[in-house]
Amino acid sequence: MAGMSLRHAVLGLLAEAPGSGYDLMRVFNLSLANVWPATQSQVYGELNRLAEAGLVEVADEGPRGRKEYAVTDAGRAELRHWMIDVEPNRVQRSDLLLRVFFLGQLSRAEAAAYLRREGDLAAREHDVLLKLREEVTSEKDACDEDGERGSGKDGGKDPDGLTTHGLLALEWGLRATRAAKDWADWAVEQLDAIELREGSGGGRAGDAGQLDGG
Amino acid sequence: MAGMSLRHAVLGLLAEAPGSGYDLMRVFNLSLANVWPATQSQVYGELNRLAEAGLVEVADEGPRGRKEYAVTDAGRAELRHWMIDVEPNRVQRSDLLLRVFFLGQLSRAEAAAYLRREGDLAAREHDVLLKLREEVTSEKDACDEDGERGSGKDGGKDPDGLTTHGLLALEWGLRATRAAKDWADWAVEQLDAIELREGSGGGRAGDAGQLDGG
DNA sequence: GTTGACATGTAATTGGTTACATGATTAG
DNA sequence: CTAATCATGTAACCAATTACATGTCAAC
Repeated sequence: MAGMSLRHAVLGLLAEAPGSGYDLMRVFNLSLANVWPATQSQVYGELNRLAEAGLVEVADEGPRGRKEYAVTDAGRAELRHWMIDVEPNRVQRSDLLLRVFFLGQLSRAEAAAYLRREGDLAAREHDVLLKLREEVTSEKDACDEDGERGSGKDGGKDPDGLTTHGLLALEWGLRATRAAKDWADWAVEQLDAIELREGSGGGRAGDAGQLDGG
Repeated sequence: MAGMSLRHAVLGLLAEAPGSGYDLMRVFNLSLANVWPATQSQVYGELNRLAEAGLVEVADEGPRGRKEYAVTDAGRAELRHWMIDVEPNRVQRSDLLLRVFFLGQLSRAEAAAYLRREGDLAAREHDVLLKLREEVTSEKDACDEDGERGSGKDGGKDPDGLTTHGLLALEWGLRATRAAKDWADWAVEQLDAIELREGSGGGRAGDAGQLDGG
């Protein structure tokens, strides 16, 4: 019963602003894409389950069968409970680090190539996030100057609270990708040290003499 | 069809050294606990599926129905393929960061408490990993001085290749937890800045006068 | 002879992904 | 009238978690 975070993601988004499943999907595909991705079928299913549990309700109906959901008091209580009382999940699976464990199965050159590739990927991801931050902050500044604060037509598209605190999450992404890049560089250096310690008699990892190739 | 990393975790471990499901479980619960945790039922199931697919085989049978598995050539090929050609999964779900997105639903004091708690947790995790590294490196040094290199009775418990490259993964853990702590400290400071920008008229985040109660 | 470690499995449930299926409304 | 967007759902499958179930062997 621990977890169920999709449920709380939906609850949290609706707590910021009421919306339809379709509205939520936009947020899941943009703001939350790197934090808690979700598919369409998941979201619609969860909305129905939440409604059944009384944590959200259909506040309005629109064209094309649109159902606009809003959190109930019970929903708000559940959200608070989850945020304050529930231990965040500390388990993180990483197939990237899993490969690192088995680097001994590759030649030293292949292992180094793997780590360099990961470093590059992290660096590129870092750049993407930097650009994202620029976009988001410039949009937000424009909004702030309009005096739009959580009301008006754009309220659903760019709810103030979400981008504001979303920026904290984005900063985490920036720091994590930076750390990943630094780590990868460091790890490549370490390979040499391992090579030396284990000697060329150490087996498979020392076999390949060519250091720079593919 | 992307993913299936449990399969490759098992394959990778058997590539380092043959072993039974029971042997593998020890590794999953220790070395791999923070990288790719797996349950007993998963591992035994996967071993059967791997055997059926011809990627591993029962190399030996022992007392109590023990089946010692070893990778086949096909298995080794599949492992290499996964390590070199398959894109690591970049999607990471984080209910921790998900909560950060919704911090606007809490009072400023509650939000700060949440971030401080996360910072503390990261710091404690960092310490745990530091101690783990000490243990592992001292054990490994002892092993090295014994001249035990991947053979003998302890070979299965502490396969050289695993701890060697496992240390790279451990270092990633150290850097990640350090970064998490730094980020949390930074984020707490940011809350004040947000408070100022949004003013006390900004809504819910400033509403709650009672900062400690339910 | 009983306890604890060794050893392997099944079943039920949950959460997530992919693919499929359908239809209403609006803008050009 | 036609294409894009809006809008909601179902079904099949896969991966992971939890709980249950069973039995052997060694040491004391």
